Amino acid sequence: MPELAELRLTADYINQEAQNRVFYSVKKNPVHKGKEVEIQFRGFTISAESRGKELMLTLTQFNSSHQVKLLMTMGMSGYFKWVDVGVLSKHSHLRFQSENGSLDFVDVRRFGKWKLAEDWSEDRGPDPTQQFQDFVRNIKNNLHKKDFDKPICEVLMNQKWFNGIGNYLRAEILYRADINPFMSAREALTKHNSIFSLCRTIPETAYMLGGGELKDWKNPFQFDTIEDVKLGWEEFMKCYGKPGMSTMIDNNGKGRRFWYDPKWNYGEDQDWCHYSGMPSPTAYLKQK
DNA sequence: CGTCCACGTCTAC
DNA sequence: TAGACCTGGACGG
Repeated sequence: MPELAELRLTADYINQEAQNRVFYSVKKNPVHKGKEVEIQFRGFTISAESRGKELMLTLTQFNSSHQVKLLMTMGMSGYFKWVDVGVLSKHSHLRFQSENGSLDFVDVRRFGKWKLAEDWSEDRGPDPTQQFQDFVRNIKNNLHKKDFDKPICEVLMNQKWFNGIGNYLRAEILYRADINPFMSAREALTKHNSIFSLCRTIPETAYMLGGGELKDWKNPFQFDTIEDVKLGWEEFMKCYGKPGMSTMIDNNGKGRRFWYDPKWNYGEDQDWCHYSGMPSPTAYLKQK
């Protein structure tokens, strides 16, 4: 899915399109198993904010302070798109209707979710770009926990500590950090402060470049995307999906393909990466 | 035609 | 820690 950068761009896009518009209803596509969004008022404005891989929509009754908050995730393929009256896109699953058109949540694979919620999910950490100090504190105060026994390549996808980091961002962060990605997260985060700053700067860069030119995600500002930006993205992606890089299936959930610098395959039967038990790709795979 | 793969969680054994 | 949840594009026979 969209990762941190794409979620921030989605929030920006919603704020831009919803500005100076009044909406009157929310319609759910019947094919989607999610809950209906019942709004007890007609005539509302929409604003959006992202935090890691979550998106908070605030629907405010027009000329009132009455609000409803909708907490969303985008799954693997979710994005927002403004569509003119009468246009119905196949994979639109939530439609925020106004007189002149609608703001649609489009999600081919339907992994995206929504629910009414007053606040961000408790089991997800602060945003590494927008709440950097909190993000660092949250990890440093908890480094003693068992989660951090695991290799840094795996822990970087744990949304409790690295909210917003997904499969391409972890690859790009660890590639730049230039550390053995199979060492324990505790050791990596203790010895290599650069990981913290990379967790801010890499997603920030991806955000400034307009997000991933990846299969399922549409850049909301696609009409502003110029050739320079595409070239910029090509320069930015140094590891994920690149020829010559190594991959392995990790231990996250169903198993995700981890992209890393092949230099870390060297000497994998030795103990030089200092992580007891999981010093190398081979040892890591044996652990499974 | 079929199998594999994709920017992510969830939950059931 | 496997599946489950989904669609569709790429590629093989």
